[in-house]
Parts: sequence; C-alpha cells; structure tokens
Amino acid sequence: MIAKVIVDVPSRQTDRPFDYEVPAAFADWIEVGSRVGVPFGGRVLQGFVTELADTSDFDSKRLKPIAELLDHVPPLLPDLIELAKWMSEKYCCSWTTALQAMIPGALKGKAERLVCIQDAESASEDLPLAMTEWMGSQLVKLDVLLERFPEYAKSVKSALREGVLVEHTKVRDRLAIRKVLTVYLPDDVGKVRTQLAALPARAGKQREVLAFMLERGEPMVLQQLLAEAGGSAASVRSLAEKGLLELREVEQQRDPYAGREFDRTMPLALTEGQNEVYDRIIRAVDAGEPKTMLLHGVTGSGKTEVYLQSIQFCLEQEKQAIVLVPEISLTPQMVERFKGRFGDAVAVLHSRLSNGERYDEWRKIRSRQVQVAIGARSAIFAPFERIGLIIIDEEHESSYKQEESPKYHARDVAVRRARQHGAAVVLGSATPSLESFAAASRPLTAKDEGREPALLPMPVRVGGRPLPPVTVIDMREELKEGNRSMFSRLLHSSLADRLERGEQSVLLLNRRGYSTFVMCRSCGYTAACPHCDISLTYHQKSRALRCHYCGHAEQAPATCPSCQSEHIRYFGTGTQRVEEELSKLFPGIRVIRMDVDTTTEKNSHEKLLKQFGDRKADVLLGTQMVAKGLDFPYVTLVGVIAADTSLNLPDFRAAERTFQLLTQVAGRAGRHHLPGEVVIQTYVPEHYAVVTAQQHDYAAFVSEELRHRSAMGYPPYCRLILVTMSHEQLPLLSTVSEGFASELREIAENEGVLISLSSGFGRALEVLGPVASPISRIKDRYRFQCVIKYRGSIDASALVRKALLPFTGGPPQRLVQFSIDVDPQVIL
DNA sequence: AGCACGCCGACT
DNA sequence: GTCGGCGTGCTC
Repeated sequence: MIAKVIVDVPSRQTDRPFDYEVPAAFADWIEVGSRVGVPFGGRVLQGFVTELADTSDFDSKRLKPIAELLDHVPPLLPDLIELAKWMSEKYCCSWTTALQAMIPGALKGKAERLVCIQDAESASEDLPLAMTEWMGSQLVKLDVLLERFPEYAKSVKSALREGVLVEHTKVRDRLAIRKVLTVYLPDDVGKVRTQLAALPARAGKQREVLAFMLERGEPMVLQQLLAEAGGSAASVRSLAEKGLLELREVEQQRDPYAGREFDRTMPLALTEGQNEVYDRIIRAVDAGEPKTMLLHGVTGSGKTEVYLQSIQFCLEQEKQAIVLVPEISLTPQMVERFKGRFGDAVAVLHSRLSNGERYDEWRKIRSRQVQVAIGARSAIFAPFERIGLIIIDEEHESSYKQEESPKYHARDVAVRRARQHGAAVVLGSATPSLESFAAASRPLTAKDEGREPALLPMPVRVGGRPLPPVTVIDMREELKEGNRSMFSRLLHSSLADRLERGEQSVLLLNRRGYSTFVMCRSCGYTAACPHCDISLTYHQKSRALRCHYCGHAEQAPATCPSCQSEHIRYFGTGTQRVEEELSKLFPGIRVIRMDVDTTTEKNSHEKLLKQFGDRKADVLLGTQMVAKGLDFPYVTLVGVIAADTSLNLPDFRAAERTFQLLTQVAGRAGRHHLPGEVVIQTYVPEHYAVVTAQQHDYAAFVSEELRHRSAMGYPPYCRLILVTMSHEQLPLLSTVSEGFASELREIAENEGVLISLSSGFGRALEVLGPVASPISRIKDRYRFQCVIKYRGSIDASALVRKALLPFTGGPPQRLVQFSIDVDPQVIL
C-alpha cells in the first residue's frame, strides 16, 4: 500500500503529496487524515496522509517507508483534507499551511534529533570517557548532549560522520499531557482497616486521611483529598510508605469549566417572529442539503434562543453543530447559555485556553463525546463527522478573517464545509456585512428556482421593548459654547443621573485614531520607528516607545530630540485619559477599564465583566470589546465618546464599521425592564453612518452605502485580492512588482477577462498598481502593493498563482516576498 | 524549510 | 594541498 503524504514544509516546491510505502504494521491503522512521521531529505518530518493508493507514479523501488504513525485516531478526516486543498487554492497558501490551521497547537509536532552509540569500541577511542559513560546505550537528545559537552561539538560531529554515533529523528508533539498525583487504596482493604487501628495516636492526621479514603472507597486526586479531609501531603506520603495508600500519576483531561455548575435552562417559548425563522432553519437542517441563510435580527431580538433551539433540533437528528462567535464576544455569558442548555455536550474553544486545555476540548469533539462546538474562527474546523448546522453569530465581524496565512474567512470556509456535509449555515447579525446582505437579497436566478430566499428577518425585539432613543451630540457646537471637556453636557448630566439612581453606564472609546503617540508641541516632531514607516507607540507602564510592527523599543526622551524643547507630550492610552477625566468630574466614581492593558492576563476579561455584572462598578469603559454581546440588566446609558475616529480612516469599509459599532453598542442599553438611552458624540453628525445608526435604520444605511460602493467600484460590486510585495532594496522591489503586475495583466488578457470594471456587466478584472503600501516600510523592508478587482465567475486566485510562478525561483538574497490576501478586510 | 553537493579563497 | 564560504537544487 502507498500513502500520499503532505509534508510539513511550507514552500512552493514541496507543496504536493509525496509517496511512501505503508509498513505492514501500520496498514490497518493508517487512514486519510492520519498524522505520520516520514523521512524527508535526511530527517523525519510530520505529515498528513491525503490519499491511500495501490500504486505509485514514483519509482516504487525508491519509495521510503513511513517511519511513525503519530496517533491511533487520525486527527483529521477526509473532508478536512479536501477542505484544506480548497483553501490552499482559494487563499494562495500551501496545503500544509491550511492543514496546520485545522489542528490544535499541541499536535504541531516538531522533529527531534536523537543520537546513540553505534560502535562502542571506536567511541571509547574518539570520545571522552565522561560522555560515553553518560550516554550508555541510550538514545540521547542531540541538543542536550551538545549542551552538556559543548567543547566536544567537533568530535560529536565527526563521530556522526564516521558512524561511531548514529542519529535518529522522531516527531515529538508539543504536548504536555497533564498528570496529577492521585491517591489509591491498596487492593487489600481489609488489611488497611486493621492497620488503621494500629496507627499511633499522635499520627492523628494520618488516621483522618485514611479513614476518609476508606469511607470514600474510590481513588481521589491528592490536592482534592487534602482540601476535603485536611492533612498535608507529608501525611499521605508517609501512609504511602507504609503501604496503606498508593500514589500514582494519572493522566488528566483538563476541563476549563470543571467544577462549575451551569444552571440548566429550558427552551423558552418563541415569539411569532422567532418561530418563523426557527421553522425555516430546521427545515433546512432536516433537508440535509447545503443552504446558507442570513438571519438579520435587531439587537435584542432573541437570536441566541433561536440558535439554541435550532441546535437542539439538529442534535435530535443525530447531527452535530458548530457555533462561531467573535473572540471578543465569547464571554462567560455566552458560554453559560450554551452550557446551560446542552451541558456536557458542548466543547468550548477560545484563544484564552492553554495549549493543553484547547487540545482536551478538541479531543472531546474528535472522540464524539460532544455534539456542539462553540468557538472563535478556527472552530470551523471542529472534526465532527456529520455536521447538520453551522451558526456564525455577528457574521459581519472582521475577526472571522485570519490575518496570517492561511488568510481565510471563516464565513466562506463554513459555506464550503457545509456543502461537504449537506449542512445549513446561519449567518446572524443585527448589522450584516454588505457582502452577505447583497448575496442574500440577490434576485433568484433560474438555478435557485423553487428555493426559498435566504434572508430571514427578525425586526422586532423580544417583549416588544423599543430600541433605545439615540441622541447625537455635535461636539463642534459644544466647543463653540465653551465646553472643552471630552464629555458633552448631555453625557455629563446623564452620567450624573445614573450615579444618583444607582444604574450603570457603558462608555465606548472608539480607539482607532485615539492611540498613543508622542508629539513635540514646539516643532511638531513625532517619534517614528527607524525600521518601519510608522510612528512609535507610547507605553505608560514601561515609559518606553515601541513599534507595533517590528518590536523596536527605545527610552522615551525627556526633551524633543529634534529641537530640544521640553514641550514634548506623551499621550497615554485613550481609555486612561477618559478614566482620569471621569474621576476628576465624579469623585468616587467606580470605573472598570477594559482595554488591551487590563485584559492581557488570563481570565481578566471574565473577571472584569463579572465585577461589572455584580454591580461593583458604575461605569464600564472600554474599546470595541465593550460593544459586543454584553447583556447587563442595569445598564441604562451607553455613551460613545467619539464616533468619528473610525470614520476618518481612508478604508472603503470605514462607514460600514462605524455604523456597525454604533448600532451594536446602542443595543447594549435597556435590554431588560429599565429603559435605556444612548448618547453619541461626534464631529460629523450629518454623516449618513451616524444618522442612520441614530435612527436604527439598517436599510437606509445599506442603500446609501451601496451607492458609494457602486460608484467607487468596491465590494459587493466586485471582489478584491491584495498582493503585497516586500524587499530591502527599493529599486529591485520596484522592478519585480512591475514585472508581476504586467505578468498578471498578460495572463488575464489571454483569458479574455482584462476588462475595465466600469464597462457594464459580465466578467471583468483589473490590476491596480503597483504603488507603495500605506505602511511603506516594515522591518527595513520596503513594501509595494497591487490591488486586483474582479467580478463575475473568474478564478482570480488561480490567475494570481500562475502570475507568481516566474518570481518564485532565483537567487535567495534577491527574493522578493509576496503576500497574497484574498478578500482583504482592509486595503486603506 | 533544511541539507547536501559543488566550485573558489585563506590557512596548516 | 585542505577547510570552509554559501550558491543551487532536491526531498517520495
């Protein structure tokens, strides 16, 4: 038997399956999706089996055998292998890069080099006695050996060459299986009972511990035993020495939610609107045919309850469900709702889990212990075998796009995976992305005939609660009337109001553009990174200036390096300034600040929200992360400090982002019995994103925004691919990027698709640039970019890959780096 | 990506 | 005359 294996080398030359012979010992175990160690170019590397075949095109006498089978249960399944292939084509990355994105970090095995003595006689001549004695006949890690005997590196090297030492490589998982000391009773319990009586009276603790164990009658984790029975580890150890107890190391599955009780909830009665949508979803799940639906429900319309009941239906059909939520809104509240409804049938995957915890949650999925996976972006790869329903909550969120390779969009991957499984996809949002909205409301073509349109509206809040009134404050007017504070008079008095009534407020600082920089007030100098074309960021904690792109750090100067003036100003994070201002205006106010600085620690996010939920603070102040998915009954005021900071960015999605943010944050107020109120401060109150958000009018926003997109030629009227090229030498970069652009134009020309987008309908593609990237230099490398716009049925990824071919060879030091971003979120 | 093989300068 | 520089090309 022959196995075709994708080897873990992410380069273009090795991006194809290599053939290996399957040793008889593995024949019954190896499947498509198995993880194996294979000899490749003189070392053993990790790889995945993509195909099993009887014959090979490669000269079968020269085939090497698979060296190791790394798991008993293949971590991947055939559908995921195929999905990875599709991703590699669509997103222009290597197959192995896509495969790596699908498995938990713990399974990203690394080759480890081991050596042992082959020829003992020569070894005793060539190598020092200390070394040969230390090694014995064992396999020793090469790096450990060299670390121990650094002065003999040369001898080791020549011993390896002459065969005195031999080298083996093995793939080693990066996984630490957690072991816990567990206390067992010996087999002969009767003997223990008699000896218990014989224990001396002064060994009181030991008696207690032993009595506890006898009564319990089953093994117990040491820590837990000590906590429940009292006593110290020493007392247990001395009992173990007497043979009355046994201590063993036991493998433990980490459950981040272990020991937490989740109140079981029952399905709520659905409103008429919810019920209609629910019906449509379960019909699709029942049909078992791929179908994508856009659930457009206003904030507070009860989307989550619809999700829960649809999943319930899916489980009753003995199919599994995946729920994607943006990382930021994977809050304890959200997890509680799912755990509360489905209990132990849920695995939770988020980035704050440790490597081991994530691996354990993943194994619950793979081993069919759970039927529901809820998690951020990468949970779309949950290794279920029969998916019935995929839900993507807050589908407009940009965090569904991965910014590193593979630069995939979880929404698009979900649609593709659903096609493999015959599953339904539900995209849920109060503010759908224009792409999804346009796709869902496209008139039906002949192909779709008989199918239902895919738009599911839920325009009414549960319980008929009104959306909160939104007041827009023109900050220019405030300034004109002498208010120089960052709070308008209305926001100030509204805050005072809540404090008096003991209600809570959420304040959002739209952080972009508010960030932390250094400026000299005398000469206008701003600190810039010497390696990148970007200003340095000021970190108050370390009093240092840092570059976000390359990590360069320097001491913050006391005087301006350019004009020696002392009027150099450091601006801390925006939220810190707001917090200071709040305490000045309202002495004694209790503020919880949520931003990157206060949420780095594990679980800090959770703790801060819990404090706020317990009403231990009056104000929750934060960046984007306070806008999403929170649901606190006593929040009656939401304030947006500056709505327009995100509006001024020169990105084509700036208006969309602003509208979404304002609408989402406004939805945080008045979700329960207390009525809510929203105050938005801005310098551009007449902008349609602000006006339509104030009126809670998604339709009006969309029609205005679509007009702009159409006029400018942006999605959803076309699709984009961003190609960024970088090199240290500007002239070389310039030549190569020009070369790439003309190569691509020529290929498109030959395909007959190089047509201006402004010329009516049908297939069209144009290549813009190359031009300098918005950040024109990072880590001493200059950056140029091309933007490819296209519409119609064009496999633009394939054209780009083809155009890339002439630029992948050549001398390494002259290599220009190419980075391809298909459907980029920002092009600036 | 590694690693080996292969052709030209500074050393015993 | 050799050790070693890193350019080029392959890995089942």
